[in-house]
Amino acid sequence: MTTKDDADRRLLDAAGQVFAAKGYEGATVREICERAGVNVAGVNYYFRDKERLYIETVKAACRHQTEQFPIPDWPPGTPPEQKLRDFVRIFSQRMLSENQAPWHRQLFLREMAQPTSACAELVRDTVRPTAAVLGAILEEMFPELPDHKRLACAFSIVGQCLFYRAFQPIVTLLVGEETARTFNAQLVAEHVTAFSLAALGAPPKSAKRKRVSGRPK
Amino acid sequence: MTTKDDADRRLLDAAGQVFAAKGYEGATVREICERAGVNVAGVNYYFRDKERLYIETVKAACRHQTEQFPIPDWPPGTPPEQKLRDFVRIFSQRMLSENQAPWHRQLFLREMAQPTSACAELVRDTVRPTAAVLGAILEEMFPELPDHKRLACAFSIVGQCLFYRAFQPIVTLLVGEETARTFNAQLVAEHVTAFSLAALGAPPKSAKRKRVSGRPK
DNA sequence: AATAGTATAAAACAAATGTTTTAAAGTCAA
DNA sequence: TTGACTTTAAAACATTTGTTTTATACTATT
Repeated sequence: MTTKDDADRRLLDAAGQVFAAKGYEGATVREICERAGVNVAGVNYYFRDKERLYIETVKAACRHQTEQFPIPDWPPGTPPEQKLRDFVRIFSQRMLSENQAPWHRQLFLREMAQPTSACAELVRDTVRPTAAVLGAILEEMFPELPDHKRLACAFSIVGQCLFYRAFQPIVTLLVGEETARTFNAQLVAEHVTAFSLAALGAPPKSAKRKRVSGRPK
Repeated sequence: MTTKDDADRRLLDAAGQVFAAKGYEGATVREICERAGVNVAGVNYYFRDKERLYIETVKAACRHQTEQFPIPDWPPGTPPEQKLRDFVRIFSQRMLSENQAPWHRQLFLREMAQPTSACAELVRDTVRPTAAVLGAILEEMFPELPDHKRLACAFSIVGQCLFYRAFQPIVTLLVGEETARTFNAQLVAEHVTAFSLAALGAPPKSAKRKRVSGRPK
């Protein structure tokens, strides 16, 4: 119960960095231990094996991410548009905010795109609650919309935010590092909110709604 | 110059499957060769080493993907909304169409999210030309819009399409396999087109355009 | 048929990997 | 201090890895 030098923590932190950078297979326990300043046997002593260490790392990353940007408890009567605005901002912050160690997001993303044994817990503890919040907002806004359409709209909203995180390397290669950096949490949140609210503004209640005809150049 | 049993091709195909499923580090040349029915030395004989085989696999996957769903040569005078509709449909097909081996997309995606040495060529040969097409369409639609806003809109459009591919495992875990399967290329294309055209319909020429207020339930 | 070049096969190699073992050092209560 | 316990250190282990070597079969040209 003493403070102990927590080789424990150092290991978890080093593992997060290495796993995020190189993936599960690419990371070696030797590199992790070296970075943590711990003997190779440390991984098997504190955690049971490499896989257990990985799972704990992913869970810690997600916990840290959601705790840093919690979803607010809106007072009753808050207009759903305001809630949506808040949601997009928080979600963008979780994806793009700079003031946290970058490996948290990388690890989260890696697990989302290429699920491993840690994914089920991640969905249960993090993804599903977040999805429920967005679902409730959209249901409040469009109670008559069929479920699958509301679902598609939810995916469109989070898809926009996730894009900048998931494909940040491509964005950087495509538009250059300088321009890519301008797509920070705030700008993305503002754009996604405006874009999505505009899309939802003409309520897509009927499936075959005639789309806006473009103005000739 | 004879037909030869192309262990060459079999190797490339097997490598695609294994690399897509397990990633570069996770894949072993032994499993690849076994699946291809080729001796272990085959990888180093036909390709120089594992890395070269991987790069060739990624390039083949991208080539196959873009060739199967090429972007049409629109006749002059085609309205840009029509072009956008076509673009979203083709892009969705590239991401989600079922009638191609799934490993092409997985490999492409893997490279996008976690770039390796093959990424630069991928961006040059595939991503950049595709991005240029979308950029031209949006420029035709909104010539007065500032570049960075147009860029954000382009990212919003492809971001929606990419979401379903990149996070398909999460979508499946979240809404169940049955519902997840309904988000096929056609449905996604229709939704993304409608969503995006609606978003762009009220032309966001001025940054602070007042948004449509949601109708109270 | 002889031969040169190509393709496949089996075995071997050196390096790296996750894990375990063994031992030493430290910690703290009795 | 003794003794039980936890933590760190070093070495060793058994596999697995990508790659190379060596040898054998095949193919087509002379």
